[in-house]
Amino acid sequence: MLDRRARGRAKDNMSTLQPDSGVTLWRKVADSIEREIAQGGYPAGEKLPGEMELAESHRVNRHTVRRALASLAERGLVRAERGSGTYVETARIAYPLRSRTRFSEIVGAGGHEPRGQLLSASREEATRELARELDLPIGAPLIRIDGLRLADRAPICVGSTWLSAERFPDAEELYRRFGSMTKVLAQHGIRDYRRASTRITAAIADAGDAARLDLGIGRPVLIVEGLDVDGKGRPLLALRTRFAAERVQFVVETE
Amino acid sequence: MLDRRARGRAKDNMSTLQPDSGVTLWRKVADSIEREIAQGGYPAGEKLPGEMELAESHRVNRHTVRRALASLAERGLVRAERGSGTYVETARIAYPLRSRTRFSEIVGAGGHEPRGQLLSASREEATRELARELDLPIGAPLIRIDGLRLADRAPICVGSTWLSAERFPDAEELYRRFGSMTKVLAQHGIRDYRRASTRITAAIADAGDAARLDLGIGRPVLIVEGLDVDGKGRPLLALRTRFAAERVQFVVETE
DNA sequence: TCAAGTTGTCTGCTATAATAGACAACTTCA
DNA sequence: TGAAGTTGTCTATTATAGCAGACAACTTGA
Repeated sequence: MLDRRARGRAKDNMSTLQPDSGVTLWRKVADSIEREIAQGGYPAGEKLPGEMELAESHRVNRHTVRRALASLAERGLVRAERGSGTYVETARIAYPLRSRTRFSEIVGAGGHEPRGQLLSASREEATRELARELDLPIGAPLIRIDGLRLADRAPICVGSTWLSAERFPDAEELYRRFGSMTKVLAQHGIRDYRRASTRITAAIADAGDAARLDLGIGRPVLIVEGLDVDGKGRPLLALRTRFAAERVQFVVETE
Repeated sequence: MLDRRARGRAKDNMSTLQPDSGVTLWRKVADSIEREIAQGGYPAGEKLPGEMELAESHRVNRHTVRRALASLAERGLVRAERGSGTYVETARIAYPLRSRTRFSEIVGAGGHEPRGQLLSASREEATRELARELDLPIGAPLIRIDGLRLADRAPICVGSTWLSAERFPDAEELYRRFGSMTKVLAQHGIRDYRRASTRITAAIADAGDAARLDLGIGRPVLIVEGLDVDGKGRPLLALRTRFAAERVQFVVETE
């Protein structure tokens, strides 16, 4: 009895594993991988080593690794993509939609580290739809700011924000300096603004989304169209944001 | 995938056991029994239900129960006796033998609850051996006190103590009142006494030992012969104590 | 478009886990 | 002394765990 186990494992994690503990091999492998994920060994959203590689490093058969990964996938910790690899599934961040929605607060409250990144800024003319939302004439000058937001180094959403170029001519400069739309508005004496409306839909990630959100093409994105207004209800800015659907979960509290 | 699991087991793992957790059945049973022991479900030193009974209550085959018990026995938690049953093995209490040996201190230091119980008291005449130990003439009047000591409700030792009836005429009364030999001596102004010698041997439990120590007949007992003396080296009391060998382990510190 | 690398699925094979039954060896108790 | 109940041991069978190899289906990047 027990002779089979004495064969393999030379470098493995022999340390804590008793020869016969009544725990299946695939379970030990699954626990090992889960621990590495929890300790940050594999970045969230990133690809795990291939099944063959995991089999070698854990000194087990590939099928045993597959069973371990299957149990992890069943629990939502990883996601396997045929032909591509197996990826760490970041737990979806609960993203409440309220009148006051601040990305950094939401992400930070979930125990994640928020980060923002300015992608680009440009001047545009108001389309009919943006003009209607912002209560401006069609073709009015706008400043468009594109930014990427991350939580724990995993991209969460990429979005565009439009403001009136006449009212906030220095928006780009301010955003570049402070990295926060809240502070851009504060520089203009606006300390109280709220989300007036939020509309949600979904789409399939195109190449641009896939690149910026680190998604596979064909995976879903959540599209949010929002309008922020000041204390008197006057429109301040409009935004279109695309979220990696597999990383967030919107929470709408109805009253 | 995973449909295979849905097939078998209908009556099986009803309670807390998940359908497939990567833990063998015998291990689950072993953990279950260990938990019951730890929670005091089975008294220390007492008999477990029979293997057939355990198999029925856990809804597994008897051989699965046997494997579970084997793993527990290997760890020293239980002890199987052929034809009799399987018993809870109380971890042996480390019992250091020093010049100051107090049962309550030793047992308490090990995290156990010490208890003493007076069995009987009587008057005897000093045998030649006792007379020599206590430095009294042969036939001198002695008081004999028999007591039982327990740790966590498990009997540890049963012993006899002899004192001079002339020097300590009220020993029985005092011991009955205080339940401690230390306090009996203190009532006579003796606050400093120590163990002069300790001799250890072993024997097989007779019917009397078995009854009082809750042992099976034929199991080993440790026999301790000790002599306590006062600060000036004069003999105070002699004792003969029989320990349940399977519950204690003497520790002798040589210097 | 193609080659390399990935996951998914299939067929075997062997070892172990678990079940089932029977009987021996032993203890306990009447 | 004998019956009942216990643990120990044996054989046999089935289901699962794990190993091995092959190939399909798919993705990625050159």
